[in-house]
Amino acid sequence: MKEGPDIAQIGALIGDPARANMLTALMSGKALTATELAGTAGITLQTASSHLSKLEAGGLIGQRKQGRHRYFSLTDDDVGLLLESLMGFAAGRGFTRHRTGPKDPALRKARVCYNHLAGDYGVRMLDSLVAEEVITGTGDDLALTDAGHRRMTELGIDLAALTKQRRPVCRTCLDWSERRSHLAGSLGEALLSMFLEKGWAKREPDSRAVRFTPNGEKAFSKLFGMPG
Amino acid sequence: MKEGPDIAQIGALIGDPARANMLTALMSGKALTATELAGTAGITLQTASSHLSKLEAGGLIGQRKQGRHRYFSLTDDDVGLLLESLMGFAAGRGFTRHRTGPKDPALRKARVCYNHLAGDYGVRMLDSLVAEEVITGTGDDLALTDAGHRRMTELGIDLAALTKQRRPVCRTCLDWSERRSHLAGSLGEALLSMFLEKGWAKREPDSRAVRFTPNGEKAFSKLFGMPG
DNA sequence: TTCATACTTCGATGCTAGCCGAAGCATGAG
DNA sequence: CTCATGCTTCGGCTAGCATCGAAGTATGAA
Repeated sequence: MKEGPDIAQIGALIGDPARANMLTALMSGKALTATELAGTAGITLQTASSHLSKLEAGGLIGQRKQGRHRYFSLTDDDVGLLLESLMGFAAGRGFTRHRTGPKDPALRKARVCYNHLAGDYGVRMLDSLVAEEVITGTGDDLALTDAGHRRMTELGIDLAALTKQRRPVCRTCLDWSERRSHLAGSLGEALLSMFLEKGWAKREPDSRAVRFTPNGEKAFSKLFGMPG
Repeated sequence: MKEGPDIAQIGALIGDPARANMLTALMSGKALTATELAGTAGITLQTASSHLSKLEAGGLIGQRKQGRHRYFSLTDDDVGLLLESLMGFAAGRGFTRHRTGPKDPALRKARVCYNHLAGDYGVRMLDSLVAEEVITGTGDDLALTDAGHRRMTELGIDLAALTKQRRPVCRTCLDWSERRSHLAGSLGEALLSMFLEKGWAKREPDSRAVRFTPNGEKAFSKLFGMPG
């Protein structure tokens, strides 16, 4: 008799182009309204509503009511990680939509992966953190060293708040453009928001791309090794 | 304009129940004929043939002609890793088919993940290899240490042959039952085949389960730490 | 050659699921 | 209250695809 988990249901959920577009849009980490999602998917509001309820029933997304808007977002990191690994696979096999566009180089350099930094910069950051023994571990089981605790606290990151959360502090996420790991988890999220708060980097509107300012580049390089 | 890879096509390929069943069957690592796959999917031969050609066009599987049989198998490790991570996600969300059967405990203990060992035993093996500093690395970038080279050679593993291959020697794979990493890559494959060759373990017929013999348990525990 | 097995291709059928128009709620603004 | 906005629900339409019967191709056995 059939053993193990059922991958067909999830595949089917992701397998529809409209739903896949919505999920990809939500990978920006922003919470989006049904109307916005309908726009990115190129369908009417009614159809989008139907898709969204299916995605919600499947546990891939959740919604927050706020006034007369409903904001949809991915339920948790796991969904983001799964989508990123699917993208990695798809990119490796040449499944691209509309042939790499002009924004592509920017995306490969630095982008948002649900809530943390991905792309060349994301991978370089994790490499540096490991080289400097801020983080150790193998596989998906990463951990902060004592020295790492100090370094992160110096950067103004509230580790106590992060460790209180249920989700892991450090976690790997396979980068689809670099085909190597970058840092996810609550620490990855905290670092990205620090970059944005300090004005080192800004999000491109309507895109997953992250653009570093000249000063931001310098600061980033100083912390995590030389730039390209 | 739409950026990045297209996950919908792959999702759709995996999203059909018949195709998902076939892929799950191929996760056993065995090459199976069209007739066998039709059987496990519960469809006629014609339908199976149509599905198989779609999966092949999508690059998920390949075929080898041998006499009047055609043997189908997953194209490479990447497909196996993707499917395993999908299973992990599905298992975590309660997407199970036919409610965990009697074989489930055996699967969780030790099973084949395409070509390497997974389940409790797989995870314990990687943990031990890292603890004994046979393998180091972070994220998905694992590497054998010098001491590791010696240990593996002592076990009779031809590392020269493994490193000649294009695919990575060491690699992590997220275990769906344990939700932690186990060892994939050509070394992971070599270790599993060593266990089978030495008679330490045997494959259950028509299943992904791997059953260790009493002697095999002892030998495994001696190498990779105590059993449960 | 003749027959059997393994599989593919063709053609027809039937069902599902995506899609949108229209109507129905809910919330907020004036 | 009245109107506008954001979204859901309902109903019907349609396209696509999974499915299978039947016929066709390839390989091997006798």
